[in-house]
Amino acid sequence: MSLRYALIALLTAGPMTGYDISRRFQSSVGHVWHAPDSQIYPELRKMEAEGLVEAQSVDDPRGEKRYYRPTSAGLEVFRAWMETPLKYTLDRDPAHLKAAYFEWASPEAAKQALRDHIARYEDLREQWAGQLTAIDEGTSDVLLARLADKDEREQRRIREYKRFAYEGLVARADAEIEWARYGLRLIDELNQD
Amino acid sequence: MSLRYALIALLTAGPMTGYDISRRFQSSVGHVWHAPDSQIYPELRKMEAEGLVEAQSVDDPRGEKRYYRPTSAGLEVFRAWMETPLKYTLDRDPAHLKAAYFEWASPEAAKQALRDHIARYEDLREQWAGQLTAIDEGTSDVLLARLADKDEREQRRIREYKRFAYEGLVARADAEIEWARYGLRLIDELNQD
DNA sequence: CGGACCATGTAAGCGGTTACATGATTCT
DNA sequence: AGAATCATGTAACCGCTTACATGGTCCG
Repeated sequence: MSLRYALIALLTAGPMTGYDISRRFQSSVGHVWHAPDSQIYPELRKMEAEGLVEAQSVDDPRGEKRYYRPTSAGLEVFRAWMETPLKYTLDRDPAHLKAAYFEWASPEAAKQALRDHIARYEDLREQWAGQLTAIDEGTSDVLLARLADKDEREQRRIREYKRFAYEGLVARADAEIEWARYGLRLIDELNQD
Repeated sequence: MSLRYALIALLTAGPMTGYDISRRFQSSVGHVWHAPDSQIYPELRKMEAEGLVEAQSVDDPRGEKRYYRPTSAGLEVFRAWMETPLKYTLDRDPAHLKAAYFEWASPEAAKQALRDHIARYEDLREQWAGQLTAIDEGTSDVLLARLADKDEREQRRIREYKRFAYEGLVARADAEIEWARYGLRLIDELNQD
């Protein structure tokens, strides 16, 4: 149920179409939250019906564009969500599940799984670190829109919280990579003659 | 779709009832994979219908017990899964999403969110570390059943892979705790007058 | 002129959650 | 006597994935 909060969070930076959101869910914010078009458009419609966002239709040659913005009711539920404790879901981790049973795989398959793990987190690490530099260098248009009309102290708060979130993700990526590298050495050690 | 593989993985240690599995999904293996009763029983039935597991009914005073064991076909699909690359799903991380937008929360709510994060991962860390000591001290009956009839080298492989998986999880917990502790300091710093 | 991009969706299905249902046995 | 444990499920719902559908515009 966090999708709608992710949507409002994004929309607090300024009005956007479903398409804009979709693209951002594949890049910037997408590295914290992702959803496909097929989920975004209906959810925005539902939120509109519930009065959490309002849309302004603009006639565009390529079709009707609907710019969404959060309503005050929408901002209210977002703030309420921010004040509410998260409920953490239980663990379900295919990569670690597999690793726990590597004795059932060939050493080569086990190593390949870890190499994939490394490749995956190196990729994510790069994207998350990219967000950090975008924050520092002010090359993110969403962030710039968000910082406009804020005083210096509030700007700093916003920037530091974003940094904080992405730093955590970078650290996680580093930990996953280190773990998988250790695993590669372990597999070699356990399977040498 | 990993549930069935988690089930077969568990059953490779020896025959078990749905209830046995359910309990283990709340303790030992449950720290890598979890599922509720309402998912386990139907899934076992489905797998039985597909010939991946077979059940032996035992008449018990408290009701009929059904002991499941993997069939050779079941072991085959499990091995095939072990050899197949995982498809990683895209990111959806409520805790980091929230952290990225902490400027919308009161400093106290933000701090509480991080304290909850710490409490959650301290709890998990304890359970994962507990699995490590159970592996080292041989106090896990599932693991002991798994090690029976294996030669020394294979026993070592099994034990080391389990250690490896849980070590990764403990490291992850440490990273999450450290991140959240840093966040607590950051919030204080950003909100002092 | 064809392919990438802009723009908005529908439909089927699945994995997972939450709540409910039932009944016996062992423990305190 | 009541609570916890053993034991096996059903039913409704929901968030998400995958695949499909449509049509216009910009760029090389």
